[in-house]
Amino acid sequence: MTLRIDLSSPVPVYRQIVDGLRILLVDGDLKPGDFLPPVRRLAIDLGVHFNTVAEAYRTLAAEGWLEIARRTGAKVVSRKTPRAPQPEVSADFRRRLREIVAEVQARGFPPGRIARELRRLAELLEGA
Amino acid sequence: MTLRIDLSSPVPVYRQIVDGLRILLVDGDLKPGDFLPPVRRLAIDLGVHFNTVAEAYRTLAAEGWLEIARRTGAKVVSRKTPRAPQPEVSADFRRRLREIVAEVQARGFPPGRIARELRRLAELLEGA
DNA sequence: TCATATTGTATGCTGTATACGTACACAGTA
DNA sequence: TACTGTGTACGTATACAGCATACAATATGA
Repeated sequence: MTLRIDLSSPVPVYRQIVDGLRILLVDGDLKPGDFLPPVRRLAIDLGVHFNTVAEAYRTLAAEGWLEIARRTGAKVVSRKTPRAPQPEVSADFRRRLREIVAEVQARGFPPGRIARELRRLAELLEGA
Repeated sequence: MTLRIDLSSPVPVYRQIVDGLRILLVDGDLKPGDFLPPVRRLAIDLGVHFNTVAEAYRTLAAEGWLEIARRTGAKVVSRKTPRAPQPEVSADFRRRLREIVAEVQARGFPPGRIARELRRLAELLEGA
């Protein structure tokens, strides 16, 4: 469970957990049938309260990634990706992309290297 | 002042303003010597309280983009981009990139179109 | 069968931060 | 000097994140 959270970030911990796990789910590193660690276990690993982890699990369950049951835990299930209205998703994606790019530019990361990272990820996506 | 905010977003309004303005600053759409609108004016345009806009201006001033003075308002100044430790910026950038990509994938945006957006932005960066 | 351990859930508390209301301070200008 | 237009300061209400604690459900083994 390679997952790291930043307690000093303004992004709430439970959402950091959601974001991190969603990457693993989308990439197939967590497949249907797999089980996530119990909330108390992951909470200790991350250094947070188990209710915080539970909240993250519930969020992912609401997105359709998990089925949660007592005593059994959180199981990854097969999920049909929804068909969201694409213009909205596209516009939102573009905007958030520019936001974080502008931020790292402001922090001194050279445009050439940003472009390289973007292309690297693009290739990774098409390879998969 | 093409700037839009989403009151229903979990991202605080003042940070949405900062993010939006930072894009304009990084892209050079706002140049040194330009003036931002008075806080009350922009606040009305966005439908928020002027103190919220003022907080955003102060944040950008702290980043070195603006000089704020009473009666004169917020002026864009020339800014030396800092030299942040690049491994950290790079790792952070990569992670956040994957987070938002995973999110739009989960929302049903096809990988091919994501890759296209990434490449488009990469070219835009190198063109500039 | 039933006790128990292991899992998630529910509820309430506290601290922090966002957004706002209102009063203030400052600086140009008539 | 008075006034107007600008940002600032400070208090308040609210929401929410994170935690503590008690509870509920269920698989397992004696």
